Amino acid sequence: MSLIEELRWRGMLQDIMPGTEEQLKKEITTGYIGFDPTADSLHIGSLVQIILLIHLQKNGHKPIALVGGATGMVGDPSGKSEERNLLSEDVLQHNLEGIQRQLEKFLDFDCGENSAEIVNNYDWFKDFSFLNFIRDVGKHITVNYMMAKDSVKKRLEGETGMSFTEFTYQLVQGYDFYWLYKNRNAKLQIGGSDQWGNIVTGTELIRRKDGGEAFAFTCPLITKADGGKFGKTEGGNVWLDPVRTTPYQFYQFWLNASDADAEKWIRIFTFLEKSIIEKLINDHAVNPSTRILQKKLAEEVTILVHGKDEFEKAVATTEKLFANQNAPAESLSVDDLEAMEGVVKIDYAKEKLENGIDVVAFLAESNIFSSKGEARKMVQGGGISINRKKVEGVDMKIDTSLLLHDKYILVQRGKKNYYLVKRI
RNA sequence: GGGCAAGUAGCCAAGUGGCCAACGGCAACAGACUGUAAAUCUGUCCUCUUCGGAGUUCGGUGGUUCGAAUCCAUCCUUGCCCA
Repeated sequence: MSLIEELRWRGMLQDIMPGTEEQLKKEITTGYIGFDPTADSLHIGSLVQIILLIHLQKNGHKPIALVGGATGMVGDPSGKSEERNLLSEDVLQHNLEGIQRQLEKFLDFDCGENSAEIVNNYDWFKDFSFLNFIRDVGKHITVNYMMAKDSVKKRLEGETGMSFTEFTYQLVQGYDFYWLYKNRNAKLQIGGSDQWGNIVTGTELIRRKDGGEAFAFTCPLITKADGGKFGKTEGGNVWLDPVRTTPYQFYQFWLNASDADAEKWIRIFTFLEKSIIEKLINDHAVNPSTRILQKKLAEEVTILVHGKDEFEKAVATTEKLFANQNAPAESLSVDDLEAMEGVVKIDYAKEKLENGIDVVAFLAESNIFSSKGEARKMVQGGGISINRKKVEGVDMKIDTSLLLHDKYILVQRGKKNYYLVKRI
């Protein structure tokens, strides 16, 4: 199956430039994707782009990951209704390093002709003067052309407007493509569908400036069936960095996918074959309560990002916390509790427990809640359980008699957020 | 430089002198139901609280008034039109 056919059935193909498929069949093609250095870690939104590069490399082509040291300084207006804040150089540098480290885990950088590469567009922009830029690049693209882009049009119609800096963004990104075309023989750019306009500016630049031909395709933006934002949880973004999002939380995110989402996502985020995925979807439909689909999805993605060991720990923790939901907390052994990787662990002074303390004060002081008022509201709303028993009222007292194994208190906020408080 | 319009909580948006911590919607968090789903219904949703309240908000500053998100002045930001 060709790369394009493969991506098509996986639902990862939005727009494609004519001739792209032929080009990929003709020769080993160098393709690239840009990554925005808005944070020092990638999140699962960018995981899609990484997976696209992996697919590219698996098909024998050469992937380049471009980190946007230069473009990150400008800010892409695509999909944004307001002017973006500029990042400082220090922050940018820090972010670039973090992102680079993560990318290195996913691609093969030593496999001969189609070894992956990482480039930073700051390298070819840092000595490019403004005057030279407008002479060499700006001259080839008309303002009329640039204004016709959706990302620009939307902002011109809206009431926020856009600065010249952001307006220029597509030229800057377009030049990336041109530079890689000239210097790395890159003939293909891939991106999210919101990047289509920017990408086309690149191919246009290559054509007008050099008479060359370049290709591109985009991947649809990942959505949730209920219309919510993809990749968000109670705690915010789902990151690839295990410090920001523990492997357990990461695993949980995928496990919690709705049926409709799981069907779509398993095609996109795993490398399982078509027949296997179809069988999983069928099996799942027969007996949805076992959630085969979510489990397989979570397994595959967690292993891809964090490795097998971390995946197994995440499953172990999950089983302890969820498999016997009704089992009393007392049935968990010291080892069970200690081994809960990824659950938030909190130390708490034992003197306070010996004297006994209000639940509300306890929840606030252990930083499970940031204030007593918040904690009180949650308790009143029935959202707090201690050692798997719902806290019935705000007048409950916490003392040493609640300690499991004379050491731990297991607090639940809602059904899924666990905190292990340890007496010290 | 001139004219017009706008700026309200995470977002959208109502309010045009006291009844305003500010209608409504979205998002978010929690409860019920369930499969640790989805859909639905319910509660919470500026901050703190001994749950009685207390404190700080409506672009910034200064003023009028017993009392201002609401009136006046001035400044800032944005959009549209003119030069």
